[in-house]
Amino acid sequence: MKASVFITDDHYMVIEGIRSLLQNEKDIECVGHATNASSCLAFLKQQQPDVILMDINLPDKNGIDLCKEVKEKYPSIFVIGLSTFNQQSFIEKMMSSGASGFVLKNATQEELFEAIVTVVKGKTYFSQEAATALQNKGNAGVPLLTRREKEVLELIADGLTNNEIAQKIFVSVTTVDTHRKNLLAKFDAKNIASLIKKAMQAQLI
Amino acid sequence: MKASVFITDDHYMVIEGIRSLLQNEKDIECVGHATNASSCLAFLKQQQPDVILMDINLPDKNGIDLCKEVKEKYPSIFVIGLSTFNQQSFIEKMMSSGASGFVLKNATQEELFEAIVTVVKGKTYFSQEAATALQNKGNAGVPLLTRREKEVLELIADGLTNNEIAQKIFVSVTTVDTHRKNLLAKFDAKNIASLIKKAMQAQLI
DNA sequence: GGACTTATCCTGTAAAAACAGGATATTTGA
DNA sequence: TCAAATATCCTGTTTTTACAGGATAAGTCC
Repeated sequence: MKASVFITDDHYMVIEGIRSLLQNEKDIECVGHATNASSCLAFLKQQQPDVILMDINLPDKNGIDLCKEVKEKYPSIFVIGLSTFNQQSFIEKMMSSGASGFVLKNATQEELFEAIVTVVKGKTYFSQEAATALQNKGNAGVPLLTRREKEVLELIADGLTNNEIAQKIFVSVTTVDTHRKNLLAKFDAKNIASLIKKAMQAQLI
Repeated sequence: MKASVFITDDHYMVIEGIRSLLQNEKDIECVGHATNASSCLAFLKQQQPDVILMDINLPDKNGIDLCKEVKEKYPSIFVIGLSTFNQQSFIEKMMSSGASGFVLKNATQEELFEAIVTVVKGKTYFSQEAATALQNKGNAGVPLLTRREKEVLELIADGLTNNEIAQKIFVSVTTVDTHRKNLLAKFDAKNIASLIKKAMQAQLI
């Protein structure tokens, strides 16, 4: 039985590349593609493929949220995450949103094929580099921030002083200072400059 | 006469996508591809295509430097920049390195074809979105930094204080402070937090 | 040669952040 | 339900930055 595959990626060249890579595989059939989340969801109302190859960066919604939504509405569809970056934070989020696999965009034809046939069997697949990224967890574990800390972090990055932040979110300056203190500790950052750098590298801003 | 095209991009899917998009064009022929700068240069020693489609992000060297090198050694080759991001700083740097055009990865088949036939005539081509990005110069012009300023900027981002930076680069603290002052002014940043954010967004760190 | 840019250095004041070392109320989860 | 996590608030001191307003030497470009 042929596995039907739907592609969601905002880059036309990538869609075309995947189609081209898969067209010689007799067990796989591309049934369509979308360049954004909403047209992906629109397609699913009409027809449900076996597998969706889903980019993490989409213009209207990020792949993680879209993946969650798809799995809620159509639990039988297998989602494979697709990304340029092999950041373990992305991969983890995608997997915890219900994805069945993860493939980097520099994957080979074999890896892509392998990923699809693996997930339709109900198994999990990681491309070579995604797997190693997951193993290197220890080195750069992205800290878990509370809602408030994230809010403060963003305001700091926007250039607001503690005083301004305090006024904006209706708390005392000392509270803001405590959040700031905790952020520095969580990121193991010496000061705000390195905090912002690390937070941006972790895609938290 | 057929235009020969060489593709340099670190993502196999993108290479395959471009090949697929161009294979029906009878005036264009893909003569090869490379996933990094060094194998691109190695190919050029053997054979010179009319056009190189060149990604800005390569594993061993950035596309801007590679473009410069290619144009120095083979001035007759036309280079078209290729990128996911339509940041005018990238586009400008690529063009000043001798590129003849710029195309975003979400370009359509028509745009890509148009780009190639335009540059082989010696003209310049910008894809729709790249052109608008260039026009929106006013809003977020990435400032030009001197070598020293860039050095100081990176040390600030690494969390060093003025004092530590001064010791590291063998200048007075006041000098570092002046550089810092100039960086804040150039980026129109209120403080270091927003400076680092803006600098990272401009890919300067 | 002269204008411009760059890198260097200076003094001083005010503001902000870093750091130490707390406390209390409210959620949240096992 | 009870411990842990979270969010809130406090007083200080020390360090670091921000801001103002300069100057000089060396290199670069026309």
